[in-house]
Amino acid sequence: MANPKQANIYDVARLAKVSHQTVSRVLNNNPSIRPETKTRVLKAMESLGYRPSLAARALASSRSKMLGILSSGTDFTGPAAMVHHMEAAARAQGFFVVTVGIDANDEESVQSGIDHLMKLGIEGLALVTPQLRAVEIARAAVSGIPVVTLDSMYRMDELAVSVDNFAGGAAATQHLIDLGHKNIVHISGPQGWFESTTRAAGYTATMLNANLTPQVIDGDWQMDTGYRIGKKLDIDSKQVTALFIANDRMSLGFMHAMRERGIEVPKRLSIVGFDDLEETAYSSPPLTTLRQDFKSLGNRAMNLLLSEISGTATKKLDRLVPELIQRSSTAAPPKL
Amino acid sequence: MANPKQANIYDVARLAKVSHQTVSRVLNNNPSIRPETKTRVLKAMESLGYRPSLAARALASSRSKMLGILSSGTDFTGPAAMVHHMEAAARAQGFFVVTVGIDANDEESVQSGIDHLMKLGIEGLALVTPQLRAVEIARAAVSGIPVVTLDSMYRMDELAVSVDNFAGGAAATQHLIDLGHKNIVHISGPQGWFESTTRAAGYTATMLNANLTPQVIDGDWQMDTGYRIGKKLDIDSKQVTALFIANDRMSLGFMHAMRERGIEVPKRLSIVGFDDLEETAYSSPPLTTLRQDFKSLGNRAMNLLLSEISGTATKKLDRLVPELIQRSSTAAPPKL
DNA sequence: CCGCCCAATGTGAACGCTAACATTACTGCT
DNA sequence: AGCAGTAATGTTAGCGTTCACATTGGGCGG
Repeated sequence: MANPKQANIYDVARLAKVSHQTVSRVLNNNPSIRPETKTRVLKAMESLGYRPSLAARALASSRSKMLGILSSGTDFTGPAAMVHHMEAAARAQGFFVVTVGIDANDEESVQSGIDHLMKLGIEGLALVTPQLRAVEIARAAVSGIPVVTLDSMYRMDELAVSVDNFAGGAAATQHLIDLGHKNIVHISGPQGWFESTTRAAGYTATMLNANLTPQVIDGDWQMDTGYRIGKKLDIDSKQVTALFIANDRMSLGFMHAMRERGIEVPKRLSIVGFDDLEETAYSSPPLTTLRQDFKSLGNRAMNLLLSEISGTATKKLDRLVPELIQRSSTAAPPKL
Repeated sequence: MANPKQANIYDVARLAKVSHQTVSRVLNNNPSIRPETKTRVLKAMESLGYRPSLAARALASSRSKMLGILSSGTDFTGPAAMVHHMEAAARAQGFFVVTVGIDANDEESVQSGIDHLMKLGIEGLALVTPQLRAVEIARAAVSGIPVVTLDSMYRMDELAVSVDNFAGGAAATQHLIDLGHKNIVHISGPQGWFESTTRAAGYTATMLNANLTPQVIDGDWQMDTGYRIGKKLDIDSKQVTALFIANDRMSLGFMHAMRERGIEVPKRLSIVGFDDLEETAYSSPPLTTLRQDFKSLGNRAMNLLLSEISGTATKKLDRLVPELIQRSSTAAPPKL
């Protein structure tokens, strides 16, 4: 079974009675090859258990078939799902994906992650790092290959796939306004994250547009932070009746605090989250939230990148609008 | 800034006035090189912006510095965390990790994932696929390189890192018994998963050992399944006072059902989960569960694999015992 | 029936590195 | 002084592809 040594194209060529170059042509689907010889070569490959050497091909052609993904927060559901689907999309086209997890707040870590990937000779890079600073560093450190950004800031001349966080923030806020709420507080994500600022902007714009006063509390995506803010938020004297919280994790933590304080959701307080984590459908009460389609996001990003690599690129930017999932954490405001 | 062409070792050699082989020696930290020449070479590299070509090195040395991870369920927290930490550990030693996500129930998918990795010429493979069948297929399809299994079945002659699920199941069950429960039901994971059967076995053994009757309901890890089982479980006529549920997701779904049915946890019913997902600390009530240290698991697995590759392997099996995290979903049984 | 062109295939070199062996220049020993 | 032995470096030959160009053999117009 196990041959003494892996066959190379010369072995195949000899067996098929052709030159090594003809074998190479078969390998690369060169059109100017007679079908008859092609099958002969294919048969020879088969019988020798031939496997082309990626390393040799990369060396000779200087195309490595390698892509890099730089990802922070690999342990969050969203990024993980995106990375997963990107890998699948790349593999479908014969590319290999090396994912490097980084701590996006540590510039050193970003830099060394990029270096690692550049050593490899990747042909394209995807950034699943919503932190603005990390994206800047990455874009600066890389040259000569296409870079696609997922769900982060973008410029018109760069590849990007993005959820329309502004529209999402606006939709969440509008939903609460439509229910009759006036005193709506926003708990944002951390500073320096693109999603944070854009969701908050959507919220603010919508509030102002309805002649209401925006009130933003800084958060950081963490469940625990939602909980702590929930524990001490002054709801009564400020007559707050609703919150738009920038992600589901914080929302879950916040609702836990409400439960402990005996504040009923949605009777006393309406809450809208963002992300549609699986568990939010099972929280108490089930959370109204905005759904992002991570699968589609990942697929589109990868296809953008691959088409840029192959030179068939047609557009630079792809944008998805999140969908409002209405559950039972939102209702009309109480009479105060 | 951007040089017309990437420098190679000959360019470096010329500049440093040595032979290309000396450059190669510097690259590989060969001890028999004078410190003086070494610095000279390094300086030359620096000034040329030299980057070694992985492809060429791989071709010449037939060592690719590539590792593969075959992972199912990349969107679950546990596997994602393990993969993340494995990547970090590998990178620290200069290895590149290509992660391939598969559908472990689809043999075709497993096979093609492996093929993909083998094409690459990986030097080692890690299986983060707890489904028994997938591991079998993978082990069969790979030859000549070390394979490490995470958290799945293992044989003495193969590399594996595993959580002691039996001990975990036993600990969960014993905890409930110690509280005074007698009628303890287990909701298991799906058939064909190693974790399922082992946790269930730990439960069963502990029950029998205490002269109690084990009762197992088949689950499948899904939150929704926990919910549905919770909705229709006959608790009263069977006088069930406690459940050990094989993972946290199902536990969360189950507790949601209890809330809807007005059954109080832990007053009427105690529940122990497994995994210690972050959100279980914020569920209502916070869940007593067993914690697995995914970071440590990932690190140990990778180190096992790397030491096997470098021939310095010392042991084959590494085992971690999960820790019981006691929160408020468990209490003494009610008087019935 | 000659020469031209194109389709199909072959030839040699290059890609950038490591492996194996060869060479040099000291050191120290007799 | 002469020679072995060793530390430091050099030389040559692959590794398995692709690339650029060379060669072959019909088919066809004149």
